[in-house]
Amino acid sequence: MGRAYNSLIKNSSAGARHARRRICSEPNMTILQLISQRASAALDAVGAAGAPAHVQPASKPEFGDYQINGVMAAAKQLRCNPRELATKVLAVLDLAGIAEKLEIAGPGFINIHLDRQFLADKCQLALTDAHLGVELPTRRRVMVEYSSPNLAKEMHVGHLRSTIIGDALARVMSFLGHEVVRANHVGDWGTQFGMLTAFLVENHQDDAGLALNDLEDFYRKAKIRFDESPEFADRARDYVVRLQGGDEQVLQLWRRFVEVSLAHCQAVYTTLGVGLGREHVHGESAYNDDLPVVVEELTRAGLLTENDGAKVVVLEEFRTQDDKAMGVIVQKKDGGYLYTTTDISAIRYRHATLGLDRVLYVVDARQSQHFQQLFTICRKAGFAGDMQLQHIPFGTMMGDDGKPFKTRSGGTVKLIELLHEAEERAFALVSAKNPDLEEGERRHIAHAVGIGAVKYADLSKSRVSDYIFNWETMLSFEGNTAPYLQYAFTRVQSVFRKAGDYDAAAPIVLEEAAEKQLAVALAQFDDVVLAIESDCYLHGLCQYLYQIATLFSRFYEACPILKSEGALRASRLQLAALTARTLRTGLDLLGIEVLDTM
RNA sequence: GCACCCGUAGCUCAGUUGGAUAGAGUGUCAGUUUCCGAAGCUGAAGGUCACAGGUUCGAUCCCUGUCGGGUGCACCA
Repeated sequence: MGRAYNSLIKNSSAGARHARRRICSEPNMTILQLISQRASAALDAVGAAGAPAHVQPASKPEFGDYQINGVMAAAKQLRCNPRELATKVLAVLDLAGIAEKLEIAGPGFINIHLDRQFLADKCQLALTDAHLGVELPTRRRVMVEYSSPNLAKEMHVGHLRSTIIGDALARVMSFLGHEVVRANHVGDWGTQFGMLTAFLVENHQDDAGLALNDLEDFYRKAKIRFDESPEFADRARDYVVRLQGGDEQVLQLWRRFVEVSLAHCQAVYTTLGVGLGREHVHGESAYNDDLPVVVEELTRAGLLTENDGAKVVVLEEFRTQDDKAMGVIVQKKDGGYLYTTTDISAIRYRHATLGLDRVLYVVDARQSQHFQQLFTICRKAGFAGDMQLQHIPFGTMMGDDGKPFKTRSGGTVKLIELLHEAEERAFALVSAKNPDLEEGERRHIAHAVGIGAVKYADLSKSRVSDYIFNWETMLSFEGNTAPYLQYAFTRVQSVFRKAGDYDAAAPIVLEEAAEKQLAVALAQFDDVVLAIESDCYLHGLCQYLYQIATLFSRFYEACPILKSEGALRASRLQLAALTARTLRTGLDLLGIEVLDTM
């Protein structure tokens, strides 16, 4: 029945080849990888083999660009003085061509000031590479399961985070060269659909489209009818049986309902600019025929026991209220199946038929226990093989009052209406700032800004915690927001409109502090994106892009570009060009549009 | 009762397998319009990292306990 709770049923809330050669023997290593490798080698050489180097970007500018923190822990293990060990490490540490200055600081930190030519070369390489210099990891088949609404009702704000986070993850995985399979595991099966199809028959059977124009309203009326009329409730139950039994007449009604509901979803996806279409829909109904097979296979694997007529997988790893092994029911005593059964079937399909290497479930944190149980069962039954299964949890979207986001009257907010409000608010802002633009242009900008703001507000916070939804802060042009980043991008574009022709292959020369600081940040793009591949946290990329925008502004204040001449001007334009490409690429990974003017 | 998550500046949030004087934005105050578009930039003030112990050269981070908030826990999804 989809991944979201159904609050009406349950009463809870729900360059350059030469540059490449000069950098190092292994092309395109990230700075972190490169320094870590060299630092580990140095630790090995001084007798601290295997000690982690603990390399990280410097915590403060006065500490240089990167720092090695692992020496102190190694000294502890070797029972020697950390500063003396640091001196020995420094003597053998080979960062030739990478660092221009190394120093020992504090109790035994090694601070690294990167070499300007090294940085310039890395930026130059990024500028000529389609992937901004990111070395692609081994290609894998990665599924991102996200959005997954319940088709019985319209999408509401509860579906927003999964849809936004999942789509960004799919974009990042795809950028990194993986074969990405997007999956929309919609809730299109179950008892509710008996009620809904029965109600459809009673009402506008001839014009389902009209009746289902407002799905929310339709559902509410059906539920009232179900609760008030025992006769209707019986018919609804009969429809469930007929639906699951393959009765063509009921199936036809069901298909009609699903079609209309999916059309509602598609309107949201289109507005949101999310890469989900009909081809990605693989709902719960698709696994229906396999469910008895799942039960058989579990029996064969010796995992199934019967309890009070229900078929149960008992897991010692999970405890009940009275501290007994917890059972997970896969088949009810009336013969019906549960969503765990469907999920098990989906895992079998994804492993055996799709041959995936990794599956990411972008689903509400509240379902974490369900996924732990699901993964445990599949591992024990051998259904997943080596396929990596990961629940990517996220917190709840809250209103200004810190409680789950609702309308003023306490109802659920339709997602499509929220998105339209974002566009309207952005339109008002753009019209106020720039009234001379034609309305069509302002509408276009408002769409990018409004939707971008909603997405960025979500993505820029750590996904695991709840976050507070606030129109004013997300639509502000100041601070760490989408509009600020979009504006920063248009400013760089504006520089190029005035610059005229310039040498796109000109060498980058880093003299001023502001130039170097910007270059260091630009050279970290690969490390930032690769981190997402493993931890699936997107807020690091947001923070990074904001830093790029800020560093560019400082660079722009400190270093004249257009007023400079010759090689200096060309070099600075190169930095501006890489800034623009980094912002555009990064925002694109987040699913946020950039604009040339706004 | 058991399990998981959370508690950091007035507010919204970062803080990497334990590192240096805990950071950013916003708001407040002050300064700044000689290259793009001030929707910018610079600076200041703002902290008992919920609390109490422990581990150690070093703890916002790890361990134990307490308080406070949230979520989940067998025939819904």
